[in-house]
Amino acid sequence: MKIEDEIRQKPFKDAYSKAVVNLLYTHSYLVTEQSKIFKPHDLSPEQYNVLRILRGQHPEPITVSSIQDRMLNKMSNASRLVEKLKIKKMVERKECAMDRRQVDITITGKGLEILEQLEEEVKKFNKRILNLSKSEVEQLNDLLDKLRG
Amino acid sequence: MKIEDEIRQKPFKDAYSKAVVNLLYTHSYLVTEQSKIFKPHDLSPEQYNVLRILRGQHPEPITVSSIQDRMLNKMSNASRLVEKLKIKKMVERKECAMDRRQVDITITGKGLEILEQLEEEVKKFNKRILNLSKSEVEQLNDLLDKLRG
DNA sequence: CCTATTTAAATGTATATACAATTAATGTAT
DNA sequence: ATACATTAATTGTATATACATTTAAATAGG
Repeated sequence: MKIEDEIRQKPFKDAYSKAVVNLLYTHSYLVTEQSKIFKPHDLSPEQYNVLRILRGQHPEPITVSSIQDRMLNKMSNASRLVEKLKIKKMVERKECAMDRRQVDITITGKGLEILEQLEEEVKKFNKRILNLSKSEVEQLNDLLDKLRG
Repeated sequence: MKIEDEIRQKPFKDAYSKAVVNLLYTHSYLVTEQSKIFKPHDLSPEQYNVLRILRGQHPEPITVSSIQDRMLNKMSNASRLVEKLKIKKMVERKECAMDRRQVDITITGKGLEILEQLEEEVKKFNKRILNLSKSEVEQLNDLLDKLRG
């Protein structure tokens, strides 16, 4: 459905302004749906993302600031997200011997297990939630990659 | 830049999963930049959006639940956002005579003035922030409208 | 008319985002 | 070696998001 109808607004004069609103609105749609998959596993979307970052390095650890760098939301707070995951025993924290300011984070067996359980479900979800053909999705990816400059 | 490089991740196997991550990441990029315009006016992006909804009705009032309906983030809390705007004297609240459960919200002169001041700036921002040609932006809008099904 | 249900808004609580400030460790320059 | 700047992580605070609960008013049915 056209964004103007969904938010009951008069047509945009300007395609750029429409695109900004469209991106914000589509994001909300996505995250709302996404949360439904993660909630039964007691994970937020960004917590899931941190686990995936950690799995990408496993069995090597990664520092808090490296996690921050790779997070989807750069302004999010890796330190506190890691703390939440630690409480749930999905990650381990260890002081880095080389540089005692740094903290090495590793995903635990439990963390890997939960990612494993979610793998197929998330993949199906991502396909279902985007009502586009394969070539349209590829087009969208190209546009988004270009958009950010 | 390709999303894989920006978040230092190995290439996605699946275009749909890449698109979901790409949308989340692009949203973060947008909102981070957007906040910089609104901050000097003591507004958050969603508060700005509520003001625009109110201007769309002005001089007619609109109820809190109608605002909620039209908000970009459906799960946000219109009641509390309106309260914040009221403290800043950008909106007025009046009990609805027809139905005392409802509350009529109207944008004030001050609210309109601030929107007026932001108008050109936001329009320029929206164009600058999206590094795409006009036809690419239109393509993006079509894909996003279709994506939500 | 009275009770039950529905609806509108507000409130409570947990998590996340945004950004400033702090603390502790490391690096650098004189 | 000491002082100063930089870096990594944590902590503080305000706002926003997500969702459940509460309160009060309106509506529907007997």
